[in-house]
Amino acid sequence: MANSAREEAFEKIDKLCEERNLRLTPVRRRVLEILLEEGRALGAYEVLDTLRKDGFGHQPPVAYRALEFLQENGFVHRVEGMKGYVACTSPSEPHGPVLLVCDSCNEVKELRTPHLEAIAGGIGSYCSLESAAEAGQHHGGKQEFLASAHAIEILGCCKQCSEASELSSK
Amino acid sequence: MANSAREEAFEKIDKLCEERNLRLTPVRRRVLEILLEEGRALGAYEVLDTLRKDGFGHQPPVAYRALEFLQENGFVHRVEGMKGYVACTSPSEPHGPVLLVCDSCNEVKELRTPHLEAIAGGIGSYCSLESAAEAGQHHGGKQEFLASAHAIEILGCCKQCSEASELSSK
DNA sequence: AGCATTATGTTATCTTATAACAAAATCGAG
DNA sequence: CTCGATTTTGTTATAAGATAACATAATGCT
Repeated sequence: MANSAREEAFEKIDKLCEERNLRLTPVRRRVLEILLEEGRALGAYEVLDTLRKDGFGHQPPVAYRALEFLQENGFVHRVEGMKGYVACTSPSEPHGPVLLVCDSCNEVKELRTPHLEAIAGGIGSYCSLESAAEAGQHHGGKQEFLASAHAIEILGCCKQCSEASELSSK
Repeated sequence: MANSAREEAFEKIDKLCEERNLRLTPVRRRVLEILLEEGRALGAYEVLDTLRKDGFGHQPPVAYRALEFLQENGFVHRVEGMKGYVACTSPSEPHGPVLLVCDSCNEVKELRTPHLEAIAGGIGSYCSLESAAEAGQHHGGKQEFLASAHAIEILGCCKQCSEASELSSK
């Protein structure tokens, strides 16, 4: 991730933690830092390897707990499709992410534009509100569903990787 | 899953396999059947347990391979959020699903309405085409992304479970 | 200072998934 | 039909991801 964006996100999170009385302890801070530095999805055990080098505890729960804390507070997202974790670049409230995941380099971009927020919100409200009946019609009965969270992951190929593979095939 | 819907899906898949020269072998057929009967996400090892009872091989690869075949052909979807697998109720081409997953009973509904297909498609095209630049603006540079697949999972609570929890709290 | 709460560290174990290879079934050409 | 190639199934073994349970340390509050 670009240095500026990383530092910006870090400052924002620092401030948010203070506001909300969250304890961004050394391990948690370091895990966040690791993910921000990478800008791609890392497995919990990859995070753990780095923690070990920094003298933190190096058993799985150490990493998983820090990741859990960061996730719960919307600073880190789980990337289900790669069993990984990625830093959120526009942290505010805990939120369901819309992630663009590159198959080839694992880089993850999070989309948070008004346009896409609306799409994601649209799906959520669609499920719980006025159009629930329409969904139900496809499954043999009127059906309601109360959405509480979402995970939207778009798999594909980022620009760098597309260009790299074009070059190598020439 | 309702009996009728299950049989309907089964017939459709049978026909699709014939058309496409796919071999819906006994294990594969049985795995599909198991998932259709349940109508909720099952873990690979749950599927395996059932296979064992039916005299099929009972080592993990047996289940994983059948699931892989069914997934590749769009008959089964992976539910990332629960590390599970669910039968597709409207199988046709392989497709990215839009799933409503109930936190409490694990039931999964797949949405396939024109409305939602458009939303999903919209995200896909948004990523790869005209609006890519807009997404890039949020990450410090012009950025394209070629979408090839998506996984959209909405977590929440289905009607039955909402009603059940209302009753028990009274 | 002392108690309650929260966070960290460790051991052990569980669940999910895959690699590698042998045996069997199926397919197609002759 | 029959033989060789291909695909599928079965098995062993192990990798990779995640969590339960409990001891210790740090922190926050009164």
